[in-house]
Amino acid sequence: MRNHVNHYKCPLCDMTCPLPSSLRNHMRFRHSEDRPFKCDCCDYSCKNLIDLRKHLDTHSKEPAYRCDFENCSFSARSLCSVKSHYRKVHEGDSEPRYKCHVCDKCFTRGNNLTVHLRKKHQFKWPSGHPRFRYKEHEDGYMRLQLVRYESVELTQQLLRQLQEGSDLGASLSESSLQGTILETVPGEPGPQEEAEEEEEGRGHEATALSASQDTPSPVIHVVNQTNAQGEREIVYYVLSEAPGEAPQPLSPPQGASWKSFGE
DNA sequence: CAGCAGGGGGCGG
DNA sequence: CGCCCCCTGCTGA
Repeated sequence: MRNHVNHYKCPLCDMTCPLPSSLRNHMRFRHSEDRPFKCDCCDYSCKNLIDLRKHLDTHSKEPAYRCDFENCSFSARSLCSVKSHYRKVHEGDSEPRYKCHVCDKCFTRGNNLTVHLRKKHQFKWPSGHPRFRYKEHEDGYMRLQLVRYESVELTQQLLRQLQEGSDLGASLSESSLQGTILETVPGEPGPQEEAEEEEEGRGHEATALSASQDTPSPVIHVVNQTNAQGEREIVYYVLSEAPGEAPQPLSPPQGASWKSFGE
Protein backbone atom coordinates (compact mmCIF):
# COMPACT_ATOMS: atom_id res chain seq x y z
CA MET A 1 0.00 0.00 0.00
CA ARG A 2 1.80 3.09 -1.12
CA ASN A 3 0.91 6.58 -2.02
CA HIS A 4 0.19 7.50 -5.55
CA VAL A 5 1.91 10.55 -6.79
CA ASN A 6 0.07 12.30 -9.53
CA HIS A 7 2.39 14.61 -11.34
CA TYR A 8 -0.11 16.34 -13.58
CA LYS A 9 -2.61 18.81 -12.37
CA CYS A 10 -5.52 20.28 -14.24
CA PRO A 11 -5.15 24.07 -14.39
CA LEU A 12 -8.91 24.50 -14.26
CA CYS A 13 -9.72 22.42 -11.21
CA ASP A 14 -8.13 20.36 -8.47
CA MET A 15 -7.90 17.20 -10.48
CA THR A 16 -4.55 15.49 -10.59
CA CYS A 17 -3.49 12.48 -12.57
CA PRO A 18 -0.42 10.41 -13.27
CA LEU A 19 -0.14 10.84 -17.04
CA PRO A 20 -0.36 13.65 -19.57
CA SER A 21 -2.77 11.54 -21.56
CA SER A 22 -5.09 11.19 -18.61
CA LEU A 23 -4.94 14.92 -18.16
CA ARG A 24 -5.88 15.46 -21.78
CA ASN A 25 -8.76 13.07 -21.32
CA HIS A 26 -9.86 14.89 -18.26
CA MET A 27 -9.77 18.23 -20.03
CA ARG A 28 -11.88 16.86 -22.82
CA PHE A 29 -14.49 15.25 -20.61
CA ARG A 30 -14.71 17.74 -17.85
CA HIS A 31 -13.91 21.07 -19.41
CA SER A 32 -15.25 20.73 -22.91
CA GLU A 33 -18.83 20.92 -24.03
CA ASP A 34 -18.26 19.19 -27.32
CA ARG A 35 -20.45 16.17 -27.84
CA PRO A 36 -19.61 14.90 -31.27
CA PHE A 37 -21.28 11.51 -30.85
CA LYS A 38 -24.97 11.77 -31.50
CA CYS A 39 -27.76 9.23 -31.27
CA ASP A 40 -29.93 8.80 -34.36
CA CYS A 41 -32.96 7.75 -32.38
CA CYS A 42 -33.15 10.56 -29.88
CA ASP A 43 -31.38 13.79 -29.04
CA TYR A 44 -28.80 12.14 -26.86
CA SER A 45 -25.22 13.02 -27.54
CA CYS A 46 -21.97 12.31 -25.75
CA LYS A 47 -18.25 12.73 -25.82
CA ASN A 48 -17.03 9.34 -26.89
CA LEU A 49 -17.96 6.28 -28.87
CA ILE A 50 -18.11 3.89 -25.94
CA ASP A 51 -20.76 5.92 -24.23
CA LEU A 52 -22.73 6.20 -27.45
CA ARG A 53 -22.69 2.45 -27.87
CA LYS A 54 -23.82 2.03 -24.31
CA HIS A 55 -26.64 4.41 -24.98
CA LEU A 56 -27.68 2.68 -28.20
CA ASP A 57 -28.16 -0.52 -26.22
CA THR A 58 -30.93 1.19 -24.32
CA HIS A 59 -32.90 1.58 -27.53
CA SER A 60 -32.78 -2.07 -28.44
CA LYS A 61 -35.92 -4.07 -27.78
CA GLU A 62 -34.05 -7.30 -27.16
CA PRO A 63 -31.75 -7.37 -24.16
CA ALA A 64 -28.29 -7.43 -25.62
CA TYR A 65 -26.57 -9.01 -22.65
CA ARG A 66 -27.28 -12.33 -21.08
CA CYS A 67 -25.99 -14.18 -18.07
CA ASP A 68 -23.74 -17.04 -19.08
CA PHE A 69 -24.18 -19.04 -15.92
CA GLU A 70 -25.46 -22.48 -16.85
CA ASN A 71 -29.23 -22.70 -17.07
CA CYS A 72 -29.63 -19.08 -16.21
CA SER A 73 -31.87 -17.15 -18.52
CA PHE A 74 -31.30 -13.72 -17.09
CA SER A 75 -30.67 -10.98 -19.60
CA ALA A 76 -30.60 -7.23 -19.56
CA ARG A 77 -29.95 -4.25 -21.77
CA SER A 78 -26.85 -3.21 -19.95
CA LEU A 79 -23.72 -5.15 -19.16
CA CYS A 80 -23.52 -3.87 -15.64
CA SER A 81 -26.99 -5.15 -14.87
CA VAL A 82 -25.91 -8.62 -15.88
CA LYS A 83 -22.74 -8.37 -13.87
CA SER A 84 -24.49 -7.26 -10.76
CA HIS A 85 -27.03 -10.01 -11.26
CA TYR A 86 -24.20 -12.51 -11.52
CA ARG A 87 -22.53 -11.32 -8.37
CA LYS A 88 -25.73 -11.31 -6.41
CA VAL A 89 -27.37 -14.49 -7.63
CA HIS A 90 -24.53 -16.77 -8.60
CA GLU A 91 -21.88 -15.65 -6.19
CA GLY A 92 -24.13 -15.10 -3.24
CA ASP A 93 -22.63 -11.69 -2.84
CA SER A 94 -25.32 -9.68 -1.22
CA GLU A 95 -23.96 -8.56 2.12
CA PRO A 96 -23.62 -4.81 2.36
CA ARG A 97 -20.00 -3.93 1.85
CA TYR A 98 -19.96 -0.17 1.73
CA LYS A 99 -19.34 0.96 5.25
CA CYS A 100 -19.64 4.47 6.62
CA HIS A 101 -16.36 5.29 8.33
CA VAL A 102 -18.11 7.68 10.67
CA CYS A 103 -20.95 5.60 12.09
CA ASP A 104 -20.18 2.13 10.71
CA LYS A 105 -23.49 1.81 8.98
CA CYS A 106 -23.32 -0.47 5.96
CA PHE A 107 -24.83 -0.22 2.51
CA THR A 108 -25.06 -2.51 -0.44
CA ARG A 109 -24.16 0.13 -2.97
CA GLY A 110 -21.71 2.95 -3.10
CA ASN A 111 -24.20 5.55 -4.17
CA ASN A 112 -26.45 4.80 -1.24
CA LEU A 113 -23.51 5.33 1.08
CA THR A 114 -22.85 8.56 -0.76
CA VAL A 115 -26.35 9.75 -0.03
CA HIS A 116 -25.85 8.80 3.59
CA LEU A 117 -22.54 10.64 3.86
CA ARG A 118 -23.99 13.79 2.38
CA LYS A 119 -27.23 13.83 4.30
CA LYS A 120 -26.22 12.43 7.66
CA HIS A 121 -22.68 13.66 7.92
CA GLN A 122 -22.75 16.71 5.67
CA PHE A 123 -19.93 15.58 3.47
CA LYS A 124 -19.18 17.66 0.44
CA TRP A 125 -17.34 17.00 -2.76
CA PRO A 126 -13.99 18.58 -3.31
CA SER A 127 -13.86 20.95 -6.23
CA GLY A 128 -13.01 19.28 -9.47
CA HIS A 129 -14.01 15.87 -8.16
CA PRO A 130 -17.52 15.00 -9.20
CA ARG A 131 -17.85 12.02 -6.91
CA PHE A 132 -16.60 10.20 -3.88
CA ARG A 133 -14.25 7.32 -4.29
CA TYR A 134 -14.35 4.27 -2.16
CA LYS A 135 -11.47 2.06 -1.33
CA GLU A 136 -11.43 -1.52 -0.19
CA HIS A 137 -9.89 -1.99 3.21
CA GLU A 138 -8.21 -5.03 4.64
CA ASP A 139 -11.36 -6.11 6.41
CA GLY A 140 -13.11 -6.28 3.05
CA TYR A 141 -15.24 -3.20 3.55
CA MET A 142 -15.35 -0.33 1.13
CA ARG A 143 -14.89 3.00 2.83
CA LEU A 144 -14.63 6.56 1.66
CA GLN A 145 -11.21 7.33 0.30
CA LEU A 146 -9.89 10.27 2.23
CA VAL A 147 -7.65 12.28 0.02
CA ARG A 148 -6.26 15.31 -1.47
CA TYR A 149 -4.81 17.89 -2.69
CA GLU A 150 -2.54 20.49 -3.99
CA SER A 151 -1.01 23.54 -2.56
CA VAL A 152 -2.73 26.77 -3.32
CA GLU A 153 0.47 28.29 -4.62
CA LEU A 154 0.61 25.64 -7.28
CA THR A 155 -2.88 26.32 -8.45
CA GLN A 156 -2.24 30.02 -8.61
CA GLN A 157 0.95 29.49 -10.54
CA LEU A 158 -0.90 27.39 -13.06
CA LEU A 159 -3.62 29.93 -13.47
CA ARG A 160 -1.01 32.58 -14.12
CA GLN A 161 0.54 30.45 -16.79
CA LEU A 162 -2.83 29.88 -18.29
CA GLN A 163 -3.47 33.59 -18.60
CA GLU A 164 -0.13 34.30 -20.14
CA GLY A 165 -0.05 31.46 -22.57
CA SER A 166 -3.72 30.89 -23.28
CA ASP A 167 -2.30 27.87 -25.00
CA LEU A 168 -3.20 25.04 -22.74
CA GLY A 169 -0.85 22.52 -24.21
CA ALA A 170 2.14 24.74 -23.81
CA SER A 171 1.53 25.37 -20.17
CA LEU A 172 1.34 21.71 -19.37
CA SER A 173 5.02 21.13 -19.18
CA GLU A 174 6.03 18.41 -16.87
CA SER A 175 8.24 20.48 -14.65
CA SER A 176 5.52 22.96 -13.86
CA LEU A 177 3.08 20.33 -12.84
CA GLN A 178 3.93 18.79 -9.56
CA GLY A 179 1.27 17.66 -7.26
CA THR A 180 0.71 15.09 -4.65
CA ILE A 181 -2.37 13.13 -4.14
CA LEU A 182 -2.80 11.11 -1.05
CA GLU A 183 -4.26 7.76 -0.66
CA THR A 184 -6.15 6.65 2.32
CA VAL A 185 -5.25 7.50 5.81
CA PRO A 186 -3.08 4.92 7.49
CA GLY A 187 -3.58 3.71 10.99
CA GLU A 188 -6.95 2.68 9.72
CA PRO A 189 -9.41 1.76 12.40
CA GLY A 190 -10.21 -1.82 12.98
CA PRO A 191 -13.57 -3.24 12.02
CA GLN A 192 -15.23 -1.83 15.05
CA GLU A 193 -14.30 1.24 17.07
CA GLU A 194 -13.43 4.61 15.67
CA ALA A 195 -17.08 5.49 15.88
CA GLU A 196 -15.90 7.85 18.55
CA GLU A 197 -19.05 9.70 19.40
CA GLU A 198 -18.60 13.34 18.74
CA GLU A 199 -20.77 15.67 20.68
CA GLU A 200 -22.92 18.37 19.32
CA GLY A 201 -21.67 21.85 19.73
CA ARG A 202 -18.08 20.90 19.68
CA GLY A 203 -16.62 23.93 18.04
CA HIS A 204 -13.51 23.14 16.14
CA GLU A 205 -11.59 20.04 16.60
CA ALA A 206 -8.79 18.94 14.44
CA THR A 207 -7.54 15.44 14.38
CA ALA A 208 -4.25 15.07 12.67
CA LEU A 209 -3.65 11.95 10.72
CA SER A 210 -0.26 11.58 9.21
CA ALA A 211 -0.22 9.94 5.89
CA SER A 212 2.32 7.40 5.03
CA GLN A 213 5.40 5.55 6.01
CA ASP A 214 8.10 5.81 3.46
CA THR A 215 7.18 8.95 1.62
CA PRO A 216 7.35 12.45 2.95
CA SER A 217 3.93 12.55 4.39
CA PRO A 218 1.45 15.31 3.97
CA VAL A 219 -0.91 15.77 6.82
CA ILE A 220 -4.64 15.47 6.75
CA HIS A 221 -6.70 17.36 9.21
CA VAL A 222 -10.20 16.31 9.83
CA VAL A 223 -12.13 19.23 11.08
CA ASN A 224 -15.48 18.81 12.65
CA GLN A 225 -16.99 22.22 12.72
CA THR A 226 -20.28 23.92 13.10
CA ASN A 227 -21.38 26.07 10.23
CA ALA A 228 -23.48 29.17 10.08
CA GLN A 229 -26.74 27.28 10.21
CA GLY A 230 -25.60 25.49 13.32
CA GLU A 231 -25.28 22.25 11.45
CA ARG A 232 -22.29 20.11 11.92
CA GLU A 233 -20.01 19.93 8.97
CA ILE A 234 -16.96 17.88 8.28
CA VAL A 235 -14.20 19.23 6.16
CA TYR A 236 -10.93 17.66 5.22
CA TYR A 237 -7.89 19.78 4.92
CA VAL A 238 -4.69 18.62 3.42
CA LEU A 239 -1.35 20.23 3.71
CA SER A 240 0.75 19.11 0.82
CA GLU A 241 4.43 19.62 0.77
CA ALA A 242 5.49 21.86 -2.02
CA PRO A 243 8.39 20.48 -3.98
CA GLY A 244 11.66 21.18 -2.28
CA GLU A 245 10.06 22.41 0.85
CA ALA A 246 10.31 20.49 4.05
CA PRO A 247 7.08 18.90 5.07
CA GLN A 248 5.69 20.95 7.84
CA PRO A 249 4.15 19.56 10.91
CA LEU A 250 0.91 20.88 12.10
CA SER A 251 0.78 24.53 11.63
CA PRO A 252 -0.07 26.07 8.38
CA PRO A 253 1.41 29.49 7.88
CA GLN A 254 -1.96 31.15 7.89
CA GLY A 255 -4.12 28.80 6.01
CA ALA A 256 -2.35 29.77 2.85
CA SER A 257 -1.33 26.31 1.85
CA TRP A 258 -4.49 24.64 2.89
CA LYS A 259 -7.14 23.42 0.65
CA SER A 260 -10.57 22.44 1.71
CA PHE A 261 -13.14 20.00 0.51
CA GLY A 262 -16.07 22.31 0.28
CA GLU A 263 -16.79 24.44 -2.68
C1' DC B 1 -39.22 9.01 5.74
C1' DA B 2 -35.21 5.85 5.14
C1' DG B 3 -33.27 2.24 2.73
C1' DC B 4 -32.80 -0.25 -1.36
C1' DA B 5 -32.29 -1.38 -6.19
C1' DG B 6 -32.95 -0.92 -11.47
C1' DG B 7 -31.67 1.74 -15.24
C1' DG B 8 -28.97 4.89 -17.70
C1' DG B 9 -25.26 8.57 -18.11
C1' DG B 10 -20.41 10.68 -16.86
C1' DC B 11 -15.85 10.05 -16.78
C1' DG B 12 -11.31 8.48 -14.52
C1' DG B 13 -7.94 4.94 -15.29
C1' DC C 1 -14.18 -1.01 -18.47
C1' DG C 2 -15.58 -0.19 -13.95
C1' DC C 3 -17.07 2.88 -10.51
C1' DC C 4 -20.12 6.22 -9.09
C1' DC C 5 -23.46 9.71 -10.30
C1' DC C 6 -28.67 10.85 -10.68
C1' DC C 7 -33.50 9.76 -11.14
C1' DT C 8 -36.96 6.99 -9.94
C1' DG C 9 -40.10 3.49 -8.03
C1' DC C 10 -40.84 0.10 -4.42
C1' DT C 11 -41.10 -1.35 0.44
C1' DG C 12 -41.55 -1.22 5.22
C1' DA C 13 -41.44 1.28 9.57
